[in-house]
Amino acid sequence: MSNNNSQPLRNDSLDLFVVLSRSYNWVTACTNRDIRRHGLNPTEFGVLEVLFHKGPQPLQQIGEKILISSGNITYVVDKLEKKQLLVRKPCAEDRRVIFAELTEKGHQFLSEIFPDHTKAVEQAVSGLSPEEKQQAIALLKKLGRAAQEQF
Amino acid sequence: MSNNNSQPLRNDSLDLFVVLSRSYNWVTACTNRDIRRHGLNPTEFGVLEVLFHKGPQPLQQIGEKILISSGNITYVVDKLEKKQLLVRKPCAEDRRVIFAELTEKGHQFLSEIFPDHTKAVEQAVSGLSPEEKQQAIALLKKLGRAAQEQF
DNA sequence: TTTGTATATCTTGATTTTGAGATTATTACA
DNA sequence: TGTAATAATCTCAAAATCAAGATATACAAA
Repeated sequence: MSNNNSQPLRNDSLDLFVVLSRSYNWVTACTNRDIRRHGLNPTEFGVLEVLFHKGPQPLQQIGEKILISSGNITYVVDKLEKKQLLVRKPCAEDRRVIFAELTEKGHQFLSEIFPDHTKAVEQAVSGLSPEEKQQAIALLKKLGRAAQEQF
Repeated sequence: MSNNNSQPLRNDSLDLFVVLSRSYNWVTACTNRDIRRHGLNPTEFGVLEVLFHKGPQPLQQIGEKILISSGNITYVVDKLEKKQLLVRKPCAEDRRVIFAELTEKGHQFLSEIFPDHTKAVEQAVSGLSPEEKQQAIALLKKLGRAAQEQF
């Protein structure tokens, strides 16, 4: 028998799931607090960050990258456009597609807040040494890839 | 110089953060799909799961465990009470406190769906071997604990 | 060309979540 | 005792999110 002792029955997978959730929640709690300090919510920041690092993107691809619904993308991009941090640009080749592109103001804003955000992330994950970070990255990549294939 | 080559400047911490987010999102996408199959949303399931494993709990402590606001706890517990999966029980010693407790129906329901949920979690994290799971658990515990202290 | 299928965005209504403040109860202490 | 500070729950309005369907476009096949 593999479990004829008095210990509650342990399950690696459930343990991992719980620890992953807790860890993610606390780490994002730290980074989200930083994001809100700058007057954005995490979704808004996610959209801007994609544009900042990847350049202008079709709305749909932004949604795929940060995992939000198409309705939500429209809503969030509307808000960011009102704040004049980005503009919509219809695509000439495919008129179904609309790109979002940072405005000058948007680009400057992200340039200003991104160093702070980087620091917040570094603080949030400062519990691991550089070697441990590399190990964690490798394991989480493998874990995430498999889960995605499951889905 | 630590970065005088042509590679884009890499940052372990940002990488780890991105990989953690992706991994968590895909894993929970798998488990949430299972939860919705049973007619619950993830928050409702979270509440029931706490009660199932820890027994009757004050509303506030449930909220702390699954990280939702007090307003949301009231809302979700209302819904679960309407579904007759739990009942509110005022605390005799401290009349500010209200316990939530699974009904017979609620307990039976969880007993039925929990094996499925366990399988869904196992599937979701099946990308790692048992040894890798143990490594990941240790690293994520350390990471999460430090982030929580940051907060 | 036409027809059908697929794709991208937007609209709408419903659901979920939050945050601030109200209410009620407890506790500490002047 | 009375009073202030703290705590737990609830209320309410606003914000955020999603799901389904509408609209417009693209593309392939007949």
